[in-house]
Amino acid sequence: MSAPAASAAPAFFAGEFSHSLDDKNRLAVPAGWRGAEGTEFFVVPAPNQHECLQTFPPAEFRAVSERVTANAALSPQARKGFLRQFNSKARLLTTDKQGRLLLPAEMLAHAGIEGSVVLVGNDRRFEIWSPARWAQKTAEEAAAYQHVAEAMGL
Amino acid sequence: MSAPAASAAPAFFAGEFSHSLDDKNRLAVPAGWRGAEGTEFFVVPAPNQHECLQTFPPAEFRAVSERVTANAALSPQARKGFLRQFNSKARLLTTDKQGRLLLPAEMLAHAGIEGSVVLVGNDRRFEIWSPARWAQKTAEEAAAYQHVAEAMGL
DNA sequence: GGAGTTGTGGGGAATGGTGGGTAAAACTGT
DNA sequence: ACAGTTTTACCCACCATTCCCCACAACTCC
Repeated sequence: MSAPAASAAPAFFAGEFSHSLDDKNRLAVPAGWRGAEGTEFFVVPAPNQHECLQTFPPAEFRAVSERVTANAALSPQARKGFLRQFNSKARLLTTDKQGRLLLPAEMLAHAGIEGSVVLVGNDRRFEIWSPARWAQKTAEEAAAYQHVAEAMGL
Repeated sequence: MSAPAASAAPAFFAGEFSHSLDDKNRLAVPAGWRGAEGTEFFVVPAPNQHECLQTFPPAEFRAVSERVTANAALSPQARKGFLRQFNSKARLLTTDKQGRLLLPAEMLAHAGIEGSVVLVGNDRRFEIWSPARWAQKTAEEAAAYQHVAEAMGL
């Protein structure tokens, strides 16, 4: 592709990629997911129990904060508390020149990842799953998927 | 040659084409279906059982997501689950300079495709079928087709 | 009939994921 | 402040897959 230069298009992450973690805990970001928003990503352990790692391009990470700040339906305390926790749990990771992220050990532990992972595109962010947990999550969501698909005429 | 180079209308896919898959799993998109919305397509295995592969131009793919997001009749969990599965099962495929898509092996397996396919235009998307399954589906829908046609005075 | 388009096929170059070796940087304790 | 240890990042290399290019046959439209 031509040099993405600044920002480029609003990256849209789709698809599912099975990659491996080498013994240095490096994870190759799919090539198609790199240039779009740059080489930096915010990684946050999923808030809901022990699931996955959510990964945001910087612009989208900021957008989440702003969306919370602007949400009048939430109490000021809730917003303040969320933002502090959200920011504290996040890590800004930079890819090396081969497009790989070095994932902190605590994050891998949180997501139950060991050796290999599944990268799952999800709109403006993507998620990093342990293969086993992703399989389970897919099974859990299969019914909803089927149901909504039919309702939407797919 | 697509005379109206400018983006064209919201692509409307019609017709039925029998094409073959070469030994590299490349599928030629009908020439008339290329320029309309670009050279990139989102391909998703059909949610309902094992049927076909549904193919969307990027704009239409996004439109589906937005339609689900905006559908207040669905529960938040259902929407969230659907979107994650929908995005994950999708693959963004780009045609080569000859207008062919390289179809992933898992998708071919899902659709029971081997060697040759039928491309079926369907409104703002088109579908990729195994010839056998398409014949069966056509037979299944023959009665409904006849009935509705008569009801509509065709 | 001839010219251009379209579907099909295959060879060779380039890209992407993976692995490891080595140098620079950060943290540690004395 | 210094040396030793650990951590992080850059470099090169390998192999499979993918993409580009060229070529050919069938068909359509002048």
